[in-house]
Amino acid sequence: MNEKLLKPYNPQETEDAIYKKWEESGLFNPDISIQKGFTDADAEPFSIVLPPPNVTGTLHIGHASMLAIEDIMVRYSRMKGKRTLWIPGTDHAAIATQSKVEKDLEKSEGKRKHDLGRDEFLKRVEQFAQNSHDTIVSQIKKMGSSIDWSREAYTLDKERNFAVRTAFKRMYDDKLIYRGFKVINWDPKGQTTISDDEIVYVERKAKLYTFKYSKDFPISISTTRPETKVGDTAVAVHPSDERYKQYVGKEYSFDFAGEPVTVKIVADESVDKDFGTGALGVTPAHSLVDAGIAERHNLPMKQVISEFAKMNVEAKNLKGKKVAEAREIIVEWLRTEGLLEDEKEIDQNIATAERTGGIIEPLPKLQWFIDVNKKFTIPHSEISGISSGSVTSLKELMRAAVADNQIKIIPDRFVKVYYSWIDNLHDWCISRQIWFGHRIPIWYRSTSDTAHPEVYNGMEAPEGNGWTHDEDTLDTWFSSGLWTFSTLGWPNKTKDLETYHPTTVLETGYDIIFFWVARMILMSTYLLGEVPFKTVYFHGLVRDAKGAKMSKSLGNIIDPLDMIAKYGADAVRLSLIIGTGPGNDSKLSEDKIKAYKHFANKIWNAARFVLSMTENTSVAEKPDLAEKDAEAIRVFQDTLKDTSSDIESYRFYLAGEKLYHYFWHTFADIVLEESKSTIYNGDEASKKSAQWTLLHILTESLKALHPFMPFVTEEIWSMMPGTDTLLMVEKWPFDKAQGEPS
RNA sequence: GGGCGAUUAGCUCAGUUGGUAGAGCAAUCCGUUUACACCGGAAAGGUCGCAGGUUCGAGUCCUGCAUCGCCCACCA
Repeated sequence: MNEKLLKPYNPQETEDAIYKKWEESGLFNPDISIQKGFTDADAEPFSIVLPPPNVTGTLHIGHASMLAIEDIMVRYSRMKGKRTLWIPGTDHAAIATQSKVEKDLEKSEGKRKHDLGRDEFLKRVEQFAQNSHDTIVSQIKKMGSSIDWSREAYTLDKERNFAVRTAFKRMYDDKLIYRGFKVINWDPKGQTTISDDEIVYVERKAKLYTFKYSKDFPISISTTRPETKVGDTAVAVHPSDERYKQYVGKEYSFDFAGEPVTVKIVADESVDKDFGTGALGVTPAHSLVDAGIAERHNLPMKQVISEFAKMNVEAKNLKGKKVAEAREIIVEWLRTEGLLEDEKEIDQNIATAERTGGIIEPLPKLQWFIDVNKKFTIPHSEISGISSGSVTSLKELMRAAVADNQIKIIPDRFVKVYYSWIDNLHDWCISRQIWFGHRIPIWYRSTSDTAHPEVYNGMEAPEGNGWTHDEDTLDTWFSSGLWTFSTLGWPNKTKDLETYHPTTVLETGYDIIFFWVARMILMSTYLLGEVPFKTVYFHGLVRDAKGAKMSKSLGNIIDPLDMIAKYGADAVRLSLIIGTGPGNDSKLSEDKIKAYKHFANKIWNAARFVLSMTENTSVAEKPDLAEKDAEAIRVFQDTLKDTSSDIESYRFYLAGEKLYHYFWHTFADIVLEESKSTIYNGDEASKKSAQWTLLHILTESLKALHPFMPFVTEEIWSMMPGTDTLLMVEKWPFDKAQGEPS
């Protein structure tokens, strides 16, 4: 017997060596697996992309959980003989990464990005991204992920940039991408636009002021932002509101805190008669709602707040003041003028930027958008409900893709969430005023009409002089939206693309259903005419033992690397799987991880015992079995049958628990204990039967446990008699088609 | 305002199509004779949030309510 087995299991001495063995075998790559004869060349494909971690730092326990779940699916599929491909990669995460580097730069050198200039700053970001990337890769390996490194991708590498430019051009040519002067979400802190989905609402106390613009003005209005009122161009009332009917259509001009203001009274259905005074001061430039009213009534738009969240007006007392200061000044002015009628404290949802925390300042800007409602002709479609050559829209495509279970979502309650998002979906603002990211493939050249320069879109810069490249970059989710097929070589018609797309399953957190999952569906259905994946499996958040979100400030972070160092990756994996259903948050404590370390050791010890008791036994030579042993095997087979169907139905938490329970409390505590007396005292035939049974169940258990605990099972496998190949490419021990263990 | 989820043993959670409640951890007791103390055995622990209803039978289905949590929404 191997001497290593005589000591307790030591994951630290084992795991790196095992991973190296796997990598060197090349068998994470399905092409090599076929070459070496472990996979049939025409076997059913199974493919999955790794949700690319952001290169903003290191992996957290949530990533570890994701890797564990995905690796279980991947290893199971591989053992089932499928052409199994798992593609790794990282995400440049434009805003997140850039703002991280900006912070570091400010902290360490006291510099801003403009002190360095675009090129120099980008070099710094890329250096940072490279370091993060290297850390992330080593962490993914530590978890035991059987992922094909030969196909690794990055959302900002050359191939993906080519895909991005191709996608942009297709959409531009179809007029789905357009440039428009619209009220957008401006993040004054990050100095960029952001999309609706990047807004986080924070509840705060705010003061609701009720006042009149001037003594002669007939209607009182309420607002929490008096400073924006210098930009009002209308007051909107409900058409059926008898109180104000007589004023509709009239126009009033007055001086408001030193600024000349003209408002028109308009009637609009969207106004709530019962809120406040039932009259709404319309500020078209600084509110998305008001911009809508302004559009309906053809009202002028007056920008009064700058990109730095400062007042941009002529009035001397306000000009250049921060919005908060301007608010005070105006409230004070209203008070002295006797115009303020009421102020009361209310709860308000304030919009902040997800990445920088800056308070969103809606303002009008010329930006690039994707039109989600515009009709176009789709040349090719395999989406049911959308035929090739038909006229459709991106919204319709996104809806159709999830209808009829073409994309199955687990748990299915997220289907509703997805649809309601689509129902409320506005055009997607895709341009960002940051430096790190895919540069927008648009060039401008001035013409005699200064307001309308010549615009060019192409794969490369246009010929001729005088062209300037658009300064902006694309929303990071534009490139991640292409991920399922840009990683497979698209827009080239590669064999990978043909074989592995649509991908079999997408496994990711429910928190990025809109950001990422929906955008992948948009891009894939539009560009390929097919769904990006057949199944979406949403995992939940990993919380601490008390159910609190893990965060640096709370100091309750469980670092997966620390845990792996302490308890081994197998234990970490199992602790993240068991008790964790799809779509539900789970709680993790160090005790739980410890418990599964004990399990790894239990397997180890059971293997030692079985091997020491069965030295002349071969699984290939099955003796006549005693009834007791036959029954033990039947029980084991039932377990395999159950766990197989659990895995196929994405119930990994059940499969893991059943295997754990079977191995420990049935195999080790009962089968193995009872075999002792037979082997020590029984007759030759019953001894042989018991020995064979032990070795058989151990052998098959290692296979079944392998997707969950790849390291310890592979290590024991290497010590089993007559095994010269890797456990990771052994056949899964239960075959549904035959209805019995294979 | 709309939607969703959770509520089962002290803690964490199972309970897949309705058939007399389960596991792990913790706590209690016993045990170290030849795989493992990172162990084994035993016992203990729940009116399955509340109130109705459907059913021969409900933790499981329906209705209402409560508490906690999450998501969405342009109520100024």
